[in-house]
Amino acid sequence: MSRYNFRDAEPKWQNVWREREAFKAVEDPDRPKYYVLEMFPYPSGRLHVGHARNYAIGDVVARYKRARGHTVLHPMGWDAFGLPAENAAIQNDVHPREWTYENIRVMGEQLRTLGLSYDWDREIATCDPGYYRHEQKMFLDFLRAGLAYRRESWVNWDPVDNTVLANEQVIDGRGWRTGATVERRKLNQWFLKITEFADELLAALDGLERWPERVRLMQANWIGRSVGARLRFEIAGEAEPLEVFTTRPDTLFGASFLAVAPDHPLAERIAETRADAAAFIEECRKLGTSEEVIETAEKRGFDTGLSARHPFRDGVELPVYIANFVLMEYGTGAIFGCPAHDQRDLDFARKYGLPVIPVLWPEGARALDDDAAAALDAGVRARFDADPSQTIDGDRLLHVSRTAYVDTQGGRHHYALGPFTEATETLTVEEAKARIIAELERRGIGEGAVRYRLRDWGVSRQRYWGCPIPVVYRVDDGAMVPVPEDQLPVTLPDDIDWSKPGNPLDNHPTWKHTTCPETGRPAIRETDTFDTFFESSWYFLRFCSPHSEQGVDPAASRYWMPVDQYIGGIEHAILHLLYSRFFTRALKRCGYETVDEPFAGLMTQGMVVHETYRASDGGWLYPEEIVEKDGQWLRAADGVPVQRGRLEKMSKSKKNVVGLEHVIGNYGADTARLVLLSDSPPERDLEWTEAGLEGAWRYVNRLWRFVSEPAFPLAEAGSAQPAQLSGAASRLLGGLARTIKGVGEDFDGFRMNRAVARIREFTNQLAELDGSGAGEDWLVRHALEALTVMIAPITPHLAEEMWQALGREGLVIEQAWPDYDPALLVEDQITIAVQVNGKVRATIELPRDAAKDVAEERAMAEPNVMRAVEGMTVRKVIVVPNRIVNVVAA
RNA sequence: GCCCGCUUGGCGGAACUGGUAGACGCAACGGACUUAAAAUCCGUAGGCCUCCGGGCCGUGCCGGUUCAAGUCCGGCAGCGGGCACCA
Repeated sequence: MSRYNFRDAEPKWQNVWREREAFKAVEDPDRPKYYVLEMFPYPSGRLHVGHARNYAIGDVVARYKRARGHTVLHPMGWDAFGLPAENAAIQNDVHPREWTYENIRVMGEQLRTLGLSYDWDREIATCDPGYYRHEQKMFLDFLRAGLAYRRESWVNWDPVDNTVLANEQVIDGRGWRTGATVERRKLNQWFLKITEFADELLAALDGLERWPERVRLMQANWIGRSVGARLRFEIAGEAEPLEVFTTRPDTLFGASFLAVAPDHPLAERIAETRADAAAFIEECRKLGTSEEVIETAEKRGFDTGLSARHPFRDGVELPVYIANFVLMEYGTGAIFGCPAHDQRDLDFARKYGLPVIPVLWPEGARALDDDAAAALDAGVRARFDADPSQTIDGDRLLHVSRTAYVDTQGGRHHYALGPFTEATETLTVEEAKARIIAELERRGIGEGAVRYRLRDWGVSRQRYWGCPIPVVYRVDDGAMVPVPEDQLPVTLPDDIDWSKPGNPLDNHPTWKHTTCPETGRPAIRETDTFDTFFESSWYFLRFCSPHSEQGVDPAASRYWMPVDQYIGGIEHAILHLLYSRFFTRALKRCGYETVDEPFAGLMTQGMVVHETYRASDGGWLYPEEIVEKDGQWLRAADGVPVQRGRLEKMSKSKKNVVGLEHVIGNYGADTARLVLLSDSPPERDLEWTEAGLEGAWRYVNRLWRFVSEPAFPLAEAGSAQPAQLSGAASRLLGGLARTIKGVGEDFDGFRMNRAVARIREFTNQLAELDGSGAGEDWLVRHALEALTVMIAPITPHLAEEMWQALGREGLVIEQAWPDYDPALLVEDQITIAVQVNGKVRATIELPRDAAKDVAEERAMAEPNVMRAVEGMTVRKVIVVPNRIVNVVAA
């Protein structure tokens, strides 16, 4: 029995495809275009099966769309700037460029062995000056259009290394290399005005119908448009009132304190004269810059001793705190706290002994015997039983008063808003907000306001391995001067001394010293580089015309954009996708030929996870170092038992990676692709196991045997359907039609696992034929040819080999998707279930679309149904044609 | 802490707009072939009970809507993704 020889077949067909330029993207007016894009990788070293899953999914789409008659653009490139290259430079004394290009070479070779249908002529690497010179020009355009500006902003600072740290380099508040306590520092940095597009980016989410709902939701929440109010509190002894922003003006009557951010001007002014305030602010600055750290830290405040007058409650004074959880970037950097209706405020109030004043509770909560109370869900009601006016249980805020409940329910509430409500009146949250805002406006101390959570995009990075920011600063007057376009690109110097801490460009002896392009007088280059999200925000435009003199070639962009299907990890749901959406719009405003929305369709695939293994000394072990013996996991080298850990995302640090070369070397690319596509639905996580690989390998061989050693001789290639078909053969012809239809729908809907299951199911049926019936030799040939074309997007090399073995001319990749006669889809006999009171008691066979009374009669005649209803009265019989019969009896 | 998901046999998963839960596969078990093994082929298979007709239970947990709930609604738990300088 011959086994499928992938070692010869895979390189052979890869060569054939390359020689024929089979995947060259061509602008063809006669065919619909289709642009498939997988998120390009960071060249980190080697590809693992996690990468491969992303590309395999995209390749199925690309090959399927090609078979469906589209002209396809399917490119690949490298997101080549980034921090790991610098880390490698520091640790291994290798230049980031060398390290990066070596990784690109290795990973590119690995990619080629997967047989992916890329147009390799369009390969780009973002660290190539030929790429980034265009983004330097884009930046100059943004500058001209007022979409880029400079201001001071906070960074994580390592005081020992004198360097800026990325959030991921801050571990428990300490620098990852030095262990020093991280501080916050203010630096002058470049920003892009993404906030100017906040409304547009939010509104356009509705039109992104082929995006997952959850990604749209996450983006909407990230933009975080909230309608609330700005209001000004008078502070005793202060000339200026303190302005706060709130999304919940309806809780103003429950206010019991005010708090400002540690970097709020008021806080900074107090710190000038009070050492304890300064010390508190200093403490806050040691927290670092990430929102996660700030929000999970213990809520702490510093009582400034100032007090603010409550605008509506006479004689009520609110203490003013400096608090570590108030963010200067959001709203006005100052808040009022209403502990009764916000958990964080409640925590703070309990800690500092501040009053907790409930001002709203749901309708019905006051009179629990009412019918209204019955409408409350049971969980809420139970909590209100004790005291209807209570909204707080010790230190825990009852969920009924949380924003989420109030807003999603849209329900009515009792409010205690002093003179503005009657005790018996109920209001929605929106009505109560409007009432308070009207009163603020009437008194001239506040007004309705819209705020966004979204902040402008800080693009400056104090690093070497990134795209230089093309501006200089004149030495004599400090003026910022853009580098003229004809002097682009500003390139990176090669000779870098990695032994010195800090920004290598800043440390370089000569690079930053230049002259002002306007005056010719001495100037200093900007030594920061761009955030690497900058490169990935427009690469999809560059792929349309990677060799064009213009960064974005108008004709090519017009033809190919938008990306019809974008595929990548859910971890990019917010930042990369939002930045790209913004960038495309910003470019358009600057006159570039782009669409509004770069990605018409988005699919977010799950991660590939694998077990982790740890030796007794705590060190991680690679899967290939492990053997299983009698249910025990042992280190292969010495037979010492190891600890099996949980499934985790494949990562180098935990060593739970499975390298591609291992898989492809032992089983071939097609088997690997089959595993990656068939074991889990693409959007879910996939557990990589050796057993899964074995199963896929068996199926690859099974398919191969079908054509190389058929159970009986097949009809001649190209022979016509015989007039006579055996019963089995004609049933299978119907099965094939349903398979073709189903697989197509599955591919369209990214259900690759379901498509494979369908194909396998059909193969199982096909294998039952023994060739004795009329026309079966023709049917099997016909079915195998169709199967070959259908499986080709998943296992393309195998499909070519099968096509050839079936004696067909040409290549599978040139074949159109198989056709079928729609009349074959319908089945004449249908099996439906008969239930008694919702429990299945029998199944009956009925002709399709049988009349209801026929179905009922047949159902009632079933012995098991008769037994089940014995002694009961049949109340009603529900018949859903072609679906179910349910007998309701009591 | 905040935002967003996910949870179905021993395992991965299937189940269209609520209508026979467990398709397809992995692992397992029994059998055929073989000197033997591998490979291959055939068969069994959610759990419990059974007088072998069938019955009861079952989609993370609690509650609700419905003739009917894995699917819809409310609550809870566990696990995961993101949180703006990882990419």
